[in-house]
Amino acid sequence: MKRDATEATARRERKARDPQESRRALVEAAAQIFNTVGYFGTDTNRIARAAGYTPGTFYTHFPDKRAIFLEVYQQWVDTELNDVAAQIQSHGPGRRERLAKTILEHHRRWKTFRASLRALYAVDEHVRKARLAQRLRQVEALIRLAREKGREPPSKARVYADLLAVEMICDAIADGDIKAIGIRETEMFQVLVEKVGRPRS
Amino acid sequence: MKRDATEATARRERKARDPQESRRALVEAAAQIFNTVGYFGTDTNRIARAAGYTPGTFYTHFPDKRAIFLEVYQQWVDTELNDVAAQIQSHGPGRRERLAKTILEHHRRWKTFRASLRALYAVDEHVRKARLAQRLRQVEALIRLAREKGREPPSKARVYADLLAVEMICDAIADGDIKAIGIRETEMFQVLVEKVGRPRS
Amino acid sequence: MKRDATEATARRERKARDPQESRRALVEAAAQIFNTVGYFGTDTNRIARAAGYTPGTFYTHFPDKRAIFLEVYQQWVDTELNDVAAQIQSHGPGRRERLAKTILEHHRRWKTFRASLRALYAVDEHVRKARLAQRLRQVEALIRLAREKGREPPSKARVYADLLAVEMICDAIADGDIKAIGIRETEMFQVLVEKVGRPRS
Amino acid sequence: MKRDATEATARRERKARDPQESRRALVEAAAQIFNTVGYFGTDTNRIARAAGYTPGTFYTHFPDKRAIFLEVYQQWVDTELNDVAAQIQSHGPGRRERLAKTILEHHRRWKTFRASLRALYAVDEHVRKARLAQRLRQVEALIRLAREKGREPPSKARVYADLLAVEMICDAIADGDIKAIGIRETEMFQVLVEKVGRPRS
DNA sequence: TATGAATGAGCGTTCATTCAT
DNA sequence: TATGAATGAACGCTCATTCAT
Repeated sequence: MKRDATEATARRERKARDPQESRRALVEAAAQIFNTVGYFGTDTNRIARAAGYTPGTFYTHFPDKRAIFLEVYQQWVDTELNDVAAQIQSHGPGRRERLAKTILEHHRRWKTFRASLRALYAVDEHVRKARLAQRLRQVEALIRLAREKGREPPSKARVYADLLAVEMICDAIADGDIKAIGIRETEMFQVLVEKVGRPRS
Repeated sequence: MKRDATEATARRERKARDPQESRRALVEAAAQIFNTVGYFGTDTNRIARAAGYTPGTFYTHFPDKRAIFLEVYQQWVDTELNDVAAQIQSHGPGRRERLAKTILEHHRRWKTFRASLRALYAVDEHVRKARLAQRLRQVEALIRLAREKGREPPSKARVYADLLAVEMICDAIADGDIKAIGIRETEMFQVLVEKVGRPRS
Repeated sequence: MKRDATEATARRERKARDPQESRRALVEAAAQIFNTVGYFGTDTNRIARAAGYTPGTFYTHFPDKRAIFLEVYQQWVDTELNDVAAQIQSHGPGRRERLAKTILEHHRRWKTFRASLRALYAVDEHVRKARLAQRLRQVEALIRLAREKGREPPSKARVYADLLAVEMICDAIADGDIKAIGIRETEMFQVLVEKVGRPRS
Repeated sequence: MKRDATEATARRERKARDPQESRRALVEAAAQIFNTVGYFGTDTNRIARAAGYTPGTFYTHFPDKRAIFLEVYQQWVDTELNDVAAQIQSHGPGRRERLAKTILEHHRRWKTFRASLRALYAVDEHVRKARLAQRLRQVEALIRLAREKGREPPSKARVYADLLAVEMICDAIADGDIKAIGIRETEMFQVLVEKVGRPRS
């Protein structure tokens, strides 16, 4: 939970008078910090400072800390969906491995952020709503993709169960649990590949 | 994250002079509160007060807030393992359904606590160690149970993957995600039953 | 060690928006309080409040309680050195008496603060370093002053021993020990005058 | 200001049913701890524990923390006066050196305790009274010793001034200030010897 | 839009002291 | 006399947020 000085990097770039750019810089900084020390370990002054602004500026762009958290969440899901869609639509050998790898990388990258999301979700109604909306979007996207590929569209329950399984496996690998528990990562990765992009009813 | 006065319920009159009982009361109160407002939404004074003590008392029983969190965690896993073991060793029709239900009930009961655990896990080394130890214990217990039932013991990776899947499905049902996303709970429960207590290599 | 309401005197109406002024006000309030109830009898909230601010403000100007203590120390030594230098460079009859009196007044004024400094010095490395640096500065200033006056510069040991003797005598008078022990203050003052500004090898 | 585990040594010797011995053990433990972390860094529970008792026991022997501090003070002065008297009455070459050394050793041994005494003195009336009484006792003892040795008894002011000078020099050597400031310890020791046991009007 | 000093409720924790046993 | 759990006021410090500029 300690603060380090890594965000000094972004600091002192001087005020960008373009509000869009300011917002972007804040979100970027927030993503980084949330993903390092978690939502509760982050403070808004620090986010502002890391983005090269002073504390007050934060509140000209976001009504509160949760709002920027949700924004980060939004952007993260967008990115992931894009990357995953690209892989799902790809062809050729190793397609499922590549897809699994893509998802895994996302989890690795967002490890701590995801954990915070989970905790907030349990406790904050707004976060709950936002996350549920994203979940629905993911499930529908996956069903649509299956349909587009001409497959028999799987049931929501099935898709969702797989989605969850994939997430948990990715988290477990990304967190290092797998190794800590004495499972070879490659073996777990195989289990992941099985769950992923699978044409199934 | 607001404080309400619900723990007034537990407020005792005066000091219980039995330290074991005090400790128990504190852990019970902590479990309740952690499971309502999460780890970061609680403070130790509130835990003490909810258990019927004054703030200082907390620290005669626990070195810090994390310590009681870990204690709650410990007790929760113990309870769950016991309950699950009892079901696994049971026989007769509907055995798997009962097992699934048992696990699901645990998740329902510890919904918010689990989310906090997840978040702390990402950010606090002690919690990480404790959770990994428990995970390992769970995996080993499941393998042992399979062996005792005379089945071919499944690989750690397999067991762990199933464990994760079960957890996620339970969380999803417990959190109400299933309903919110438009899946019938019974349908998801079936998926859960499939994953649970399954004789599989 | 009890709190009284004396600092209500300084309580301002609202925030002074000039940070320099705020800092100044905090240091002034701190000096006063440290010098009344000692370092350990003071808390940062009280300092802030006495300066007309709310507790948080303290920490926008100082990283911790020790820091403001050191700042007060710094300013006190500066003031004393200035006043003493002025007197040392003065001429005419009664010069040494005036010098002795100047030093004595400083001790009277900073009685309790000095005692805290002594206690912290024994126990806190940062305070130790700061005080040693100031000591060295004092000794060097006194040697320089002697040299400037065309006198044979005395040894560091000598200067330091005299410095210490002067301090202790001043403390003893300022604390009222002298009277309590049954010595006439004028008599002790004479001993002080002998030690002070003395041309000696 | 950190606690270490050094007092574990004395712990668990089990309750001595002799109240005198209990008191002694408490005072001894207190002396040690006061002299390590200072009065304000010491807590009474820790004193009790270090003496092999539980916190409550402390308060069956002393009304409060200050009381044991004063007791330690008392015993320390007694010891020092005895040792000094023995040296003053000794004869032969190096007598003054030996005396100086004796005093210096006492200061070295009680370094941190002395600093706390100084700080409390400024702020606590009871400590003030006790210390003044001891001071008076010291001064009178020194005058009596001079008279017994057939010398012209010096004035109280003189004796007191020397007493103070001696103390400060000892503190300065004991604290390591001398070295830190760049004075050779032997040189300062010479200054000390000059001040000590000196037949003077 | 950006500033940044100020806010103030609140948090985790400490510890001298009490008291029922 | 000794115990040791309990007390509770207080402390140093944090941080999301406000607001005058």
